Amino acid sequence: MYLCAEKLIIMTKKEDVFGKLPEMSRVLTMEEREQVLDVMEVRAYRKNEPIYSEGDVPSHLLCLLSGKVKIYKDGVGGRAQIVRVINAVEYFGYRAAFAEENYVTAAAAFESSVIASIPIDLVRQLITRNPQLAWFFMHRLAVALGRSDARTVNLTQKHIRGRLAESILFLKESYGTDEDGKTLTVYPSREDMANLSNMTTSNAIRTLSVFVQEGLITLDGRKIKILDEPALQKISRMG
Amino acid sequence: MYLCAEKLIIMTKKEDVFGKLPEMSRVLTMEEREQVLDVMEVRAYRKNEPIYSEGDVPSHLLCLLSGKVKIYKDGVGGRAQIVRVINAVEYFGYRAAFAEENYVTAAAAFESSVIASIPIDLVRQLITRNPQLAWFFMHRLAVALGRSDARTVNLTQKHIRGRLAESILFLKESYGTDEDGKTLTVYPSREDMANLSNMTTSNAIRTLSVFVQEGLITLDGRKIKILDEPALQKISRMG
DNA sequence: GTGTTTTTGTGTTAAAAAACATCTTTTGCC
DNA sequence: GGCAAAAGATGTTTTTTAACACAAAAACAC
Repeated sequence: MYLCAEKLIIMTKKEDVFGKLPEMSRVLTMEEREQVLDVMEVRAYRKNEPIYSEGDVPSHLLCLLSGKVKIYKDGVGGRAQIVRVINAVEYFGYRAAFAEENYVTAAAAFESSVIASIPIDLVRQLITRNPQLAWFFMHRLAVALGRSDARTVNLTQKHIRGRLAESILFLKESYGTDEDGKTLTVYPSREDMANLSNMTTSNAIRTLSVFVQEGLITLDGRKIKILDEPALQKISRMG
Repeated sequence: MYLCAEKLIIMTKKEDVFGKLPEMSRVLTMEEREQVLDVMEVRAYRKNEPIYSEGDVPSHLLCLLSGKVKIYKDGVGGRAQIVRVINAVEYFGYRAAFAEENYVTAAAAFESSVIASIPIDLVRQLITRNPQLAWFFMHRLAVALGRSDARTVNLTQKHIRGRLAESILFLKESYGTDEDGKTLTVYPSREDMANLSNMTTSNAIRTLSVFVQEGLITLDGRKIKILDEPALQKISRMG
C-alpha cells in the first residue's frame, strides 16, 4: 500500500489518513478523532527536501505515512551525522516538543514522502487525558534513548569497516529488503552512507568497494545487496 | 544538606526520604505516598561500587539521594564510554523498564552514594493514574535523548582537545563548582576522563597536561580548576 | 615502616583515518 | 544531443590517535 506523492489528494480524504495512525485510532474516542481530523494537515515532500531544521520551534507531531526520512545533526565543519531514520508508519518530531526545547536535529526526506502533522498542543491534551497514549510515547522515547546510547559507543569505538558494516545492517533492520531478503529497499547516496557511519565520503566509497571485492555485498549504483550477512555481523561486532 | 553513607540509618526514617523526592511528593496523594513508603528501600554504595550491569533486568526506579553516579557502556575491547552522569537528587534506571528491555548500560557510584529504589511495577501504576507523573518522565526521557544525540556528534566529530574540553565543561555543568566558581566538585580519575571523552587514558593524561601548560586549567591530583573557561569553550566548539 | 598494586606521567612507534588531488561517470537541464 | 553540475571512484600525503613500553608517584595492605 505504497502511496506516491501524486496521490496526495486521496490522502486528504481524512478517514483514509486516520486508518494509518494505529496508536491514535486505537486509543481515541470518536470525539477525539474528530478533533484530530479537523486540524491535521497532510503534505508531500520531495526527495531530500528538508522537513524541519536545527533550531526550529517544534509545533506539530509528525507522522510519516509513506516514504523514508532521516534525522540528522550538523557537526564540526558542516559534516552531518544521521542519528535516526524513520520508516512508514512512524511518528517523529515530538522529542523537542516534549523536552520543551527547540529542535536539536534536522529532518529530511530520504525519498518522496507523505507526512501528516498534528498540532502538538492537541497531542498534549490527548496525552494528559489518555494514559495509554502517554505510555506509547514514553515507550518510544525510552527505546530511542537506548538506541542512541548504543549508537554513541558503536560510532566512537569501532573502526571504519565495523561502522560501515553496522550501517548496512542498520538499514536492513530499519527498512527491510526486497523479496530476495538481501537487497536493501533504501537507496542511500555514498554521502548518506558516510553520514550514517561517521566517516568521509571518500572512505565510505573506498570501504564499500572493499566489501564488494571481499564478496560481502554487491553494488548496483545505490542499490546494496547483502551477500554474506554473518560476515558483516562479525565485522560489525569486532569493530 | 549532604548526606554521607554513615547517616544511612537516618534515611530509613521514611518521611525524611520522601522529602527528597520532589516530583513524587508533589504529585501523589497521601495514600499513594504510603504505598511508596511501604516498599521503598534505601541503600548506600561505596565509591566505584556497581549499581546495575548491562543485561540486568530492571526492577526498580532508582533515585540518587546523595553522591554522584556514572552511567556507562562497555564497548569494543573492554573500553568503557560514560554516556550520562547523575547528580543528587535525580531519578535514573527507568529507561530500560519503560522500553521493556534489559539494561543496555551499567551504573556505578562515582563517589559514596545513597540510593532509594522503588519497584517499577508500582511506578507504572502511579504513572497510569497520574498524568503529571507521566509528563515528568516523558520530559526527562526527551531531554536525555536530545543530549545523547548531541553527545554522539560531539564525541565522533571533535578531535581530542575538543572532546576533553567538552568533558571538563560537561562536568562543571553536571556537578557544579566550589564557591570559587572554578574548581570542580567531582574528582574523576584520568581513566574516567578518558571514558567521558572517548580517548585512551594516556591521551587524557597527556592532553590534560597540555591544558595546564597552556594555562587553561590547573590540576591538583584529581582536582580540576578551570582558569580560562572561554578558551575551553572555544576549543570545545572548534573541535 | 616495607612491599605491592594502582594510578599517573612521558616518550616512541605504528595504525587509522582525514585531507587532498584527480579523474570518471552519472544526472539534470536547456 | 551537449553542457554543466553532482556523484562516484581511486591514489597519495599528512594528521591524528592508538598501542606500546617504561618510569615515577601515590595509595593500600600488612
